[in-house]
Amino acid sequence: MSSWQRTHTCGELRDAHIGQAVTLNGWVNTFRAYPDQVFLDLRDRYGVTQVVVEADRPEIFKLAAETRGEWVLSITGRVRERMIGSEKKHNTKLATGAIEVLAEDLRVLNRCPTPPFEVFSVPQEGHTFGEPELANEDLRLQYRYLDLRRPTLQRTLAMRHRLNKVIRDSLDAQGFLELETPLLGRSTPEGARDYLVPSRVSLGSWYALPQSPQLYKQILMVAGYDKYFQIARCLRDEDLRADRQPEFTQLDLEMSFVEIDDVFRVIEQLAVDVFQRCLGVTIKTPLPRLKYAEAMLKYGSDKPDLRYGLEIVDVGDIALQTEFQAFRGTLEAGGAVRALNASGAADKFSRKQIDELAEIVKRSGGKGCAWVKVEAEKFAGGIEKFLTGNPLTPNPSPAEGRGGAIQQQLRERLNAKAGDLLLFVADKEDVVCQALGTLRTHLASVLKLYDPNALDYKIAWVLDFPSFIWDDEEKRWAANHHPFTAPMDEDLTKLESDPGSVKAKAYDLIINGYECGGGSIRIHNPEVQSRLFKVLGMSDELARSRFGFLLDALQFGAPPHGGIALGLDRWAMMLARTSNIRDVIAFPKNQKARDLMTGAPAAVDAKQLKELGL
RNA sequence: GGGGACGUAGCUCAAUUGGUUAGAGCACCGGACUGUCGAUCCGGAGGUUGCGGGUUCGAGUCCCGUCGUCCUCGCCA
Repeated sequence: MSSWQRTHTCGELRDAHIGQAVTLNGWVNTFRAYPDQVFLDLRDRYGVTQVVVEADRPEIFKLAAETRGEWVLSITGRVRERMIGSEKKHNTKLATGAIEVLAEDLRVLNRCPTPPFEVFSVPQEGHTFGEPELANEDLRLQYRYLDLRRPTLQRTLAMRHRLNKVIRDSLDAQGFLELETPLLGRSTPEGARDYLVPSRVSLGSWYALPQSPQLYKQILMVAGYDKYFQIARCLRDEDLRADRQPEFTQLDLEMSFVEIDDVFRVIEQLAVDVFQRCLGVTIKTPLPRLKYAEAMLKYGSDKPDLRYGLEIVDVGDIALQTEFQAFRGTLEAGGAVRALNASGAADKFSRKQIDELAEIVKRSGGKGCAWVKVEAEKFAGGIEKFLTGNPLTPNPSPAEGRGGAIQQQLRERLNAKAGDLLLFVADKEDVVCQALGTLRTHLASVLKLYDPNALDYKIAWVLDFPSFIWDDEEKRWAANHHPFTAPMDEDLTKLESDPGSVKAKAYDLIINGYECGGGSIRIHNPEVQSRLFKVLGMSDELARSRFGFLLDALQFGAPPHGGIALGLDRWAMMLARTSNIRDVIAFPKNQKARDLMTGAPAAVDAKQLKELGL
């Protein structure tokens, strides 16, 4: 008797194999039973192959007729062309559609009960696979091994493998060493909440799982490993989002004797390699650079989606000429009035939909959203009646009538034409940014300003971040990035006198509206580090108690160094074109950080707790 | 911790204003069928409408609570 083990995969056989004896292993994708023959589509991660079992082999025909979806089979038989008489009957929707395997032996390697949801894949045009309607995600997470059989998820995880491989190849070629750092480490008080692990041999003491290998990698620089990287698991006990998991993977990277441009060159080469070798997409370098302040002004976000324009425009100077108190009052109180031109949207949005836009603004902390429709000769609706001249200033263009000049200025500033919808938000500047930024992404999605399925990637650097942000609750300056981020050289003199104006040598990498990486040049000078801690309201003693081991290391000949961490789950999301991080992780946790398959986190034995002194 | 959406057959969904016996497609079971290919056709079985309470002559539908899932704000140096 021949072996049950496969000679070929289910995606492999072509007309060149016709006449060969083969063995296939796989899962029953679909089956079609006739009185005299049974067709079984056998699936593995390479594809689907049709198997025919005919009634003249009664011993296997009976088995084949019993077979159901997701049973695991071994089929031995002969490859033949799909024919009826002398007529070709190829299935052009299937990569293996020119052939089928006529079964001579069939072994059931394992049976399967009716699955809780449908797993099978459906061939579609272009020899790819479609899928049945997806079941609820929590059900799919509970039976993750079934969900993972879906070709889409199998392709995504294969893409993720490729991403890791390209990263290792590219960084190896660029002279980097892949080094590992501990999972059991020391809790450092700033940043996210730690996941804690109790120590059995030191009762009452705790390890913390790493939020990132940040401190270790800086110490590796002190130790002379001048080009380091690691594909590192990071853990943060914070509330989750569609693009956040409690444990996630970063490409962690650090270099010595570098400035910003050196880090950028390495990552740009890496981005080129990743997109070329994972998707065949060519990324042009150097990548565009966007100043933080410019990003906030034009896009209302520090991670703008650059696949579309729809830029925010400041209209404060024009708004000041109106009689509209909502505008004038805000401006006189030091706020801002800015606008978006939703081009061509005037007829697309009902009054109700415009009200929904105002709701979005309110959710972002704004008071609301003013709007006006642009017609050929004039504005209409919304705040049109308020866009008249201020009686205290002479009308610069009497011929156009009161308001004509203001409307003309807005037309020019916003590049408006008939059919456009203008949206205004007046508020404190940070609220205006937040509200219009949210509105911008919403409008782009509704107005279909980009194709979410296209191989369209807009990658850019954001830099010139402020070093500090004022923490209003704690009444102190807080580190915007982390407290080891170097300030810009020219701002060092302002560290104590004007912390709010100090810019950091920090940078983010953004792809299509997602923050996909962030890093900085670090402080390597103990004196600067000490001054920075003081700005943060941290005494030398306090800093020493928290980060003493790093400060010690920096004393012993630390080279200038800097690096970056890339969020690989988000990179995988970009490559797979999904907005759900759980789609790119084999065994993800749900929004409450639970693993619905294993049931973690779960209670443990009292004995275990006792051993740990808990 | 706050806001929002959802929860009906194994799965995806429907069920008019609160009104008869809660329906459909897929899956499942049985039958028919000589080449199907997400086969087709015929038939069958399948329901504590998440759970608990309330209002009502009457609740899938309304109210309160609770559990679960997702999205989001806070949070994530």
